[in-house]
Amino acid sequence: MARKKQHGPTEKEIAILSVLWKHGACTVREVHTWMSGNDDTGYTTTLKLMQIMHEKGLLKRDDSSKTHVYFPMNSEEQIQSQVVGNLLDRVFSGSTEKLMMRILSSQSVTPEELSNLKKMIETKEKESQS
Amino acid sequence: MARKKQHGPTEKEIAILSVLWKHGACTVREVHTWMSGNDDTGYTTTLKLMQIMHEKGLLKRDDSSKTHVYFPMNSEEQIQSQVVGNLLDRVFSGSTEKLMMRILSSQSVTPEELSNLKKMIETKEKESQS
DNA sequence: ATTATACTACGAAAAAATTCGTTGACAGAT
DNA sequence: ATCTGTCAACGAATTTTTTCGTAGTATAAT
Repeated sequence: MARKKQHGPTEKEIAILSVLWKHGACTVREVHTWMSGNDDTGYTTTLKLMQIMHEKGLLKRDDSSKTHVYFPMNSEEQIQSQVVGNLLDRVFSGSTEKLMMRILSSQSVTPEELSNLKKMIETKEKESQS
Repeated sequence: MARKKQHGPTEKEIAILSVLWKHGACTVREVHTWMSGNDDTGYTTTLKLMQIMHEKGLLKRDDSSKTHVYFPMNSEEQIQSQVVGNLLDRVFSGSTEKLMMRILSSQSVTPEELSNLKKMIETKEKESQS
């Protein structure tokens, strides 16, 4: 049942999407500024990437004024789901359980997060009973 | 506190590691055969990748006989943790909870998996109390 | 010993992703 | 009207990842 390989966003593309998710629609300058510090790529690099992402349909843009404003075509949720799905297939041979166990055992999780998570699970369990 | 970007294994490298995790130490021919079907790369491509992975220290190999036998340097757990950690930083701004919630809401999880997961969480909760 | 087969090594090409220099256009200030 | 700063566009270079052709060597079969 091998799922078709869908080439998700690249590394840098995700970095840009993250900025847009966090700050909403932005100009290239804004995105580039938000990324400075983590990242030392030049302005034109960011510009080029965003243009390519626009061509690919990853970003929409408003170019009614000279300074264009970009925003994501798909929601954060959609992209996150897609990326997680890829990871699942590629690294955990499709097993959601293995993935979740790995997260719990290797990443730090606060008691509060554990509690929220348990609630979420209980909710899902009730859902599936009906 | 930006974590240093550690370039994890590439896409193809993970594909090879997956085969080795699943089937144990393998020759290039074996890896290539296991991958056929999903993948239509030539034998020498697989060979080259595995040689590079060996140079990088991703794989060890036994070349005492003519046909070399390769196996992963690091455990499946280590690599999985590393890859998940990257994902966490890049796509979920470091929030384990967000990641877990996304998995639960977007991937299909069986009742049994839910139940196991709950047990795991309860175990962790007890651990953190002591 | 010749042939057939299976493998490694090597180098280079091709493809994909990232980077940036340069240009021309526009807008506001002097 | 000229100067100054900011921007998009474009093309090309660079880097990283993936691919494969070719050659040489060992082993086993004829």
